[in-house]
Amino acid sequence: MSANSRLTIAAHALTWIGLYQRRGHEVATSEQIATSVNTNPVVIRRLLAQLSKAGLADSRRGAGAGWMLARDLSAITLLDVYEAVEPGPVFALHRATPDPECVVGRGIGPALTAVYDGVEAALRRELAGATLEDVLRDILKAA
Amino acid sequence: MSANSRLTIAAHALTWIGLYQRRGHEVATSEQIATSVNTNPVVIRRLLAQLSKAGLADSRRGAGAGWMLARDLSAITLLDVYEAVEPGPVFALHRATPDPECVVGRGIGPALTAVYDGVEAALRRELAGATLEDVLRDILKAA
DNA sequence: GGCGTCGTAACAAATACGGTTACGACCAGA
DNA sequence: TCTGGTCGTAACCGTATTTGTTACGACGCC
Repeated sequence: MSANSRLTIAAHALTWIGLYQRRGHEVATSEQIATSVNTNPVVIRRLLAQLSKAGLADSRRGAGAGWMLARDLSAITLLDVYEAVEPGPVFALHRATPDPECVVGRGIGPALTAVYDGVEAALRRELAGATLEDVLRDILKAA
Repeated sequence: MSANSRLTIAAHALTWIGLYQRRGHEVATSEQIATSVNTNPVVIRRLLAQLSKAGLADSRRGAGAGWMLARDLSAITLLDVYEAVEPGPVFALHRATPDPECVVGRGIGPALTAVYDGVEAALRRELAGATLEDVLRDILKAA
């Protein structure tokens, strides 16, 4: 699978902001977050821009600028983050449409779509069951 | 998501072989299957080679060569096919290891892994619930 | 007005995926 | 024994995706 790390990085960034704010700070800069994630600040800004569109984060510009949560960590599930940063489905159908002269070629798409829809639903249920608050609790417990 | 179509193509190929055999033929060639899938025979041979290693299909060489199922369609689940053709997990962790000086950087990996494991388990349960026999039944019902 | 940060475009490197060509291995049948 | 059809696999290409990087204008507090 061509698995990417966007969900991981986005969850990391939001959790980091949440903890930082709980420690009394107003906003977090993309540079600070990038240091914890160990990547480039632009990567963080790109992801946070998507999370901002989804209503999970907000930014402040000008001097003393940075990022803050739009909702509390307990009100953000991993499903919210997933939907904000992952556009497509988990499984793809055929790249080129199969032979329409063939029974299997005609019917396999709809048949698999039914199963794939169930898979996506199950995946979403799992992700919806974990909030970033849960994730942060896990982190602090292990520390 | 960088979703690929290997599960779809592999399920298509096996289902096609199954139906072909039920119609009285001994073996199916990669060329016949490729026609139904609308791709190159080598793509089919590559996938069937993996399915053969996983014990789902068998090949016969020489003249009158081709492919046959190693088990009945009713004894092959989509999970079997998935495990045969998809090596990696659905979600990836960080590409570069996060800052070990940071609480979040240290703990986010294990915390997310726990959730991701649950997601993979749910995904597998769903795929295990559908056999290729089910898929073929769907196809023939819709035809 | 200056400084620090966001927002975003542009580009590069690495990887993944699917398609294609090529060719030796293999084996039933003539 | 030869022949023809198919497998098995390597090699390569084009495209797309992902991530990292540089660059620069926009913005707003001091």
